[in-house]
Amino acid sequence: MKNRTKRQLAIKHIILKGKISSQDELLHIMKDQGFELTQATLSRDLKILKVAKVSDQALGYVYVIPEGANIESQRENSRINFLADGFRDLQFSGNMAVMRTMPGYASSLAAVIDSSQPYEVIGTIAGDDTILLIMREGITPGNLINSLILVMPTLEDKLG
Amino acid sequence: MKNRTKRQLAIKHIILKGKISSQDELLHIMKDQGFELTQATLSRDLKILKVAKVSDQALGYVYVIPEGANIESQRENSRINFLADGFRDLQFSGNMAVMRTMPGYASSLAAVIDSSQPYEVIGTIAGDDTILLIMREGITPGNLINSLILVMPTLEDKLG
DNA sequence: CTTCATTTTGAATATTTATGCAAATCCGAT
DNA sequence: ATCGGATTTGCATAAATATTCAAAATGAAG
Repeated sequence: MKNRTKRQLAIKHIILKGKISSQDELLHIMKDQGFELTQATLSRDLKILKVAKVSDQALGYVYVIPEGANIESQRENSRINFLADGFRDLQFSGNMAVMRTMPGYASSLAAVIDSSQPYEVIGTIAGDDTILLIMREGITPGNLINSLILVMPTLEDKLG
Repeated sequence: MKNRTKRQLAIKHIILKGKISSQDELLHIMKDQGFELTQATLSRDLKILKVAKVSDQALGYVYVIPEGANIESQRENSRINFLADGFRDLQFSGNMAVMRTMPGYASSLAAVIDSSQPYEVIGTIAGDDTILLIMREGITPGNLINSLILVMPTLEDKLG
């Protein structure tokens, strides 16, 4: 798995789990986990992950992953992995990508993608076993694949 | 009403309405509205209001009021307004526009658009929560937005 | 009205976060 | 492996935001 993706998944996980109140704090946790990075990279990652900082009674400020921009919570996670298993293949044409799935999986899978609102995708339309993804202008197939892996980590195996 | 409260309501209103991307920007708007305050006070107000700053692909960062306590506009409940309330967002790529809606709204909303036959749109395809609009050649995003507002006036709030 | 306690505010500043830019790394095509 | 272009990163720093501290405003009670 690519380093950047792995790192961002770790960040997401840490933020969902603990109450983090500054990038420096997060930076130290990441370093403890063996990642090498600087605050600058963290700032960019948080931007990409759409992480927000809000005031919190107890700790002053905490980072949160706002509704919608997020998926997860362990339970969701297994559901997502289950759905990701329905993935068949992904092909590109112009600014569109077509994802094929096992019968019946398309709409649920599309819903997962939609709900995480990846920047790279401006919308999806799902049938029964096919999803049409409209890519934002300027987005490459590689970009899209990356963002899909962020949403559904187990796709990594099938896409890498 | 106390001054502080009035000010904070104004802040909330401004943030709900426009895309604000820094406290300085907000500060100027507040001053234009006749409030006297400094960035320090603004920072405290935003903390109290639990306003968060999140990345936004268009403007870099925007302030948002996360969730909850959001009693908005008592709108007329005509059918169209009701449907328009299902609108989520609208994005463009090439000659296509993708409108995302709340689950289940897409086909009804698309029907409303179809039935008014706007010149700008040569056709629509709707799923459950997404509508693909094919725009006539030469039509700009702005043109399309205008025509949609003509069909559904209350969209103006969400598109402007 | 005066006094004392509490809350709110601004100025200055500390802290935190974002970004320009150059270097490093990654990737695909020879 | 080597080149060329694109992406990612760190460094340094700019920009943005939070907080300290003292002063001003507010309010409650005599």
